Amino acid sequence: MAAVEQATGADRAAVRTARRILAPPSLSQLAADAVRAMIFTGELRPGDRVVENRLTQQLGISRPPLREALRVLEQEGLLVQQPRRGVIVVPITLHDVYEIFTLRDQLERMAVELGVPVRDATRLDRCRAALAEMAEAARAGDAAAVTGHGFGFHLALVGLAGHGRLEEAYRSLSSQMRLCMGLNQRARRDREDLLGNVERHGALLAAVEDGDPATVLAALDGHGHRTFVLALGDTLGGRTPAAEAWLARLATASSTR
Amino acid sequence: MAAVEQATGADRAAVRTARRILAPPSLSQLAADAVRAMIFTGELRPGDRVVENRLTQQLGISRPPLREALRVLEQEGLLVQQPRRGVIVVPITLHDVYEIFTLRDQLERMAVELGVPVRDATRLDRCRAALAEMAEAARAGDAAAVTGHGFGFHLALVGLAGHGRLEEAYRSLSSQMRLCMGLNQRARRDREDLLGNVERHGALLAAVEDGDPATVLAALDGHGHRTFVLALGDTLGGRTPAAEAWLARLATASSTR
DNA sequence: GATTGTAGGCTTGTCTACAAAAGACGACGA
DNA sequence: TCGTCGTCTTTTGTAGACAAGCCTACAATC
Repeated sequence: MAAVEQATGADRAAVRTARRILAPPSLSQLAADAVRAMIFTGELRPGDRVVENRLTQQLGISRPPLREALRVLEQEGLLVQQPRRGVIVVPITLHDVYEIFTLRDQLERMAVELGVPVRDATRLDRCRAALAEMAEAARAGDAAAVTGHGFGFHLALVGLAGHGRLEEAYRSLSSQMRLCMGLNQRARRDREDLLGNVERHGALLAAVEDGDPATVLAALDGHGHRTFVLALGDTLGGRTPAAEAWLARLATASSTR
Repeated sequence: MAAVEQATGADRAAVRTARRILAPPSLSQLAADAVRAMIFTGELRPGDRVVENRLTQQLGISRPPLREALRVLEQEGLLVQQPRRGVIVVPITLHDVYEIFTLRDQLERMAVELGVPVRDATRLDRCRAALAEMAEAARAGDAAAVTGHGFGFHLALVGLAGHGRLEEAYRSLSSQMRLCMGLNQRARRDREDLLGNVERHGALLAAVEDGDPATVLAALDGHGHRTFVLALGDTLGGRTPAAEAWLARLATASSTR
């Protein structure tokens, strides 16, 4: 029995994927995906209460699988539980934004350093596929899809490192970041920049294919969401000294873009 | 309602702590802690099946809260679920060890860079408390407690950064690391070194109080678990190129300790 | 008029029970 | 003796129901 488990990390990832293909989606998984989507689309906003009964009849499932899904999302950092009072979508403070962006950045850098002279060429396919989907969505004018596939592209980029736990942590932070992006209404700004957005990601991929980590890191540095954060910065509470300092550094460095 | 949530990250952490004090641990929490402990003590070993029915009657709870606990532990990286086949304790491969140790190291370095000229002096108390408990356990000759509080010390060290998400990710990796340490039986080696172990951590704390990040990082570098990993390295499957390379680098650098 | 006590509704936490699917074991046939 | 098929057990996935706790609104009293 245990012999089956003597697989490499890559194999296990494959198994996990295979599992999802041929073994259909437990209701918990489905529910988790559904609630996650509701958070991303802004149907559920930070601070909103998530009432179990309402969701069960909304999703057509019973409470146990829903509760399991909520636990998963809680671990993912999208929900917080207040004992006996229910769960709410995480309220985002400036300090939270600081945490999310700094850690995500660090993980991305680590991934690039680990994975950029790409060993396994097949891994690049994932990046290319994500980029292609981005481009298609941009042509269709679907801004939500563009940002969604944009996150997928970055995730694929991190996946180049072949480091499952790194990727998982990155995925979690990306989720929280998407939650943040629902906060400001100036998604319009991104919409008019759809093609430029795709182009920037394409340049990133080219740098990766080129094989020089430094180039990729430089591209990532100018790739950040400075404008987004700066626009958001003033509207949030929870202004920690560390977060303020980070914001200030970001503001002074924003001249490059 | 939302006004209550306009709290800083620090405040939210405080609320979370307060919550635990006056709000009785849910059965899920208790179950998660219990199963985690079973994994740490080696009662459950990597690859072991975790049967729900057995655990429910063992813990005296019903399945729903147990299942929620299992989901949490799954997110934590201690369990994996095989749909329709049950959950097992994660089988550890060499690649997994590589992932765990490299990512943990990276997070720890980030924490030191962020937090080492310590801003909030009260945060040091947590480190000092953990160290004191370590020392006490060492005097009592309780090896398990020493390693346990050792992990607590490192966690407190990471906590100096005031970066909740960083700390959470680190905690998760520490859990997986403790799982790994159940793999080799030469815990004896550590036992005879109990006091030396405490002393090393004390030196680390001194470096932190000194306020120079570079010193702390240097201390951490020599603080690793090289001998542990090297002893473990040969016995594991899942030998990825990346993992092999990492192991080789570790072996050549191990002359310092 | 303000404050405190109380009752009601609502939400969560937990349990028991049922159904379906996968794996294991044994028997039968080649 | 080996392979295959069928049944049987085990285990998970899911549903519904019950009990306990919290919040809110109303009323009575100071």
